[in-house]
Amino acid sequence: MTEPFYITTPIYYVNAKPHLGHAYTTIVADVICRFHSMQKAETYFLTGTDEHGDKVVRAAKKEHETPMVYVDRISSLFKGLWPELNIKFNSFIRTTDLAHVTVVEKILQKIYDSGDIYFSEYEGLYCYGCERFYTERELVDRKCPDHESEPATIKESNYFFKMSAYQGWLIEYIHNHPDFIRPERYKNEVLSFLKEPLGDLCISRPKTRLQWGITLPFDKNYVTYVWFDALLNYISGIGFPDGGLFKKFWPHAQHIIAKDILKPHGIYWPTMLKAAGIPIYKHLNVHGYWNIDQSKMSKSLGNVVEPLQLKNRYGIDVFRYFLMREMVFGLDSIFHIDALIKRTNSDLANDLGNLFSRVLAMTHKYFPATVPETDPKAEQGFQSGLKSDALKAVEEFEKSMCRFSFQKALIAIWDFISKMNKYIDVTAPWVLAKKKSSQKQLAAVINNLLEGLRIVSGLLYPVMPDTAMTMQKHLGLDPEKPFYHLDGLKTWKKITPGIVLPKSIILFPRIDTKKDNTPHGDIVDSDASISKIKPEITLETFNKVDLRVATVLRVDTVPKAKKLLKLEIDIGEKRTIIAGIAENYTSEDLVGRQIIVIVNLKPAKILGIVSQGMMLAAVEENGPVVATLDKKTKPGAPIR
RNA sequence: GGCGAUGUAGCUCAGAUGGUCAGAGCAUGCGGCUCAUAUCCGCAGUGUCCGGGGUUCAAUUCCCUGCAUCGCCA
Repeated sequence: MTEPFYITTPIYYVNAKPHLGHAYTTIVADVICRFHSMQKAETYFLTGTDEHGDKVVRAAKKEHETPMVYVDRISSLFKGLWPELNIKFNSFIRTTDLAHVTVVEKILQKIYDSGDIYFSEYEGLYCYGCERFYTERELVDRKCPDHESEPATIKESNYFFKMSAYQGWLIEYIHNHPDFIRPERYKNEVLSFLKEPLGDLCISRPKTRLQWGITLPFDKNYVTYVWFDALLNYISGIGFPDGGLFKKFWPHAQHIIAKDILKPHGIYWPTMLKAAGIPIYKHLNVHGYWNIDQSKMSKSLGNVVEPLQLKNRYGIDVFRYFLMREMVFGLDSIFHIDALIKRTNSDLANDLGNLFSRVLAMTHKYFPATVPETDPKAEQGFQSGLKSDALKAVEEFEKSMCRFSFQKALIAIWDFISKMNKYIDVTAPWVLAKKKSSQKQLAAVINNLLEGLRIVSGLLYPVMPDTAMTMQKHLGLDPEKPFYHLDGLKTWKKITPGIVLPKSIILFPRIDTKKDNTPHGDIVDSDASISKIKPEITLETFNKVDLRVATVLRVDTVPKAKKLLKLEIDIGEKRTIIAGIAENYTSEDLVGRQIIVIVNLKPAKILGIVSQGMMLAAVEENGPVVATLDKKTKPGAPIR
């Protein structure tokens, strides 16, 4: 029996809606968890939300809600999203859960009793946005580099965890467990940080400043600092200290995080566990960022690719495949819709989908929609190493998945898919079908192909569970059975002759790039329908724009310009403007109508004509739509 | 300022104690097949392997230095 497997995502902080980064981390956890079930391991998958702290209080206030109402709402957004992305977690923990609070109190008390928590006074520059103190040198222009606001000088007494006492131990531990933090670059990063003396960790906040947190069991004037609270979810979530789940799964715990929270997980957390006398987790798996255009996907920037929107538009398996195929675990990647479309069309539709479709179509065409019986003699020369290719694929897949090399695991599957396409070309079933004498060879070829597809569908299970199940169904197998067990995938000839197959289907429709010319901004947005909103401006800035009602007097085409029209307008005075609407509007459409014009825009010379303003029009996929007025209005009337 | 990573075909990236190590996929061009989602198979290119210097019989691969990008730390 394989050992149990326990995987966690970070608990997500509820000061923002779930974004692509959250989705990636959680999908990775789901994929790796499903992979371990391929090895017949008992698995446990924990995710949840982090709900205490200053930032939550302020986010709630902004929405005119109490913190509890607010965290309930946002937390449910996360909890509700995961099933949509086909993520099967076992438990969803919230730091406001009573059971969690109890564990935090218990651990705090324990470490306090053992003398590793002390009380001390501290003065410093504090940024409320970051929930942390800054040193003078870290500030830019005396301002917090993240929030661009001046931090406040705060003097307060707080409780500190003697993290420094465990520095030597931690360094040694990391050296003795080379794959404790992986990939290696992040191990090195932690070690290089540990070269400097480690400070102690402030673990409290006075209630005068913050009430939204877990009260320290030994001083009710203080609440627990969020990290000390949050990290403990990994054990409270599985019933620390006495629960059966904890006993079974904790020894096999692995965490997945993005690189921005490396320090708390690589340093705070192990030392906390050590101080509390709890065994250390097995592995910390660190991944990079999804960059969208230039800017990072960080919590503080509102740059978001909406996971649900991507799923709805392209399908969940396409989305999952793309994320897993495109990112090298540990490194940053760029999120490009173009790349997603390319991958869908070439890998999914052309290579896999078409293979599936052609094999099933042939089975229907050459046999009565049943898996043909094979004659071992006919196999001679018609196996062409397909069996060993399959086995190689499974082994390479397994090896890569164990190392979190999802990209390589998928490449291994696709190498095999490619071999199968080639196999069809070499054996040319349509030629075999023409001759009576080669019916047995034909049967062998089709049987081998169906067998190969069975293995592919099993291997796809962790990344594309829906597709895997659809394939099973159309191969006449039972998708409810654990068809994905690796030992079954390592066995050739499991498919039973005589099974009747349902009709062939298209697994992945091709995305027509000509039709799907949606600008990226459309996708990169937090709202389903609106394009990216520009940065905030003040009323003062807006008032600089002089908008006026204008009556169109005359419209002329502009020679040599397909898109341009020259408009004579009346805004109390006569003006000439150029507008790029010739493909959608004619003179008849416009003369006599009233439009809106920016009259103080710097004049521009276009094809020799000076344009003294710009008309307003909605920017639409099918061309501009001119903004007009509801009622007849005096030309020149200002618009605000 | 300190430390580290990365820089390879149009694009995304593999690669090796220094010597068939100049590669894959996509994109491009040409040829073939027709079972299939105008799909699949084959062939064909292009690269100063970031610049400069050094070690060596030999460096894209090792050393030094410079540039660019990124990360961590101060």
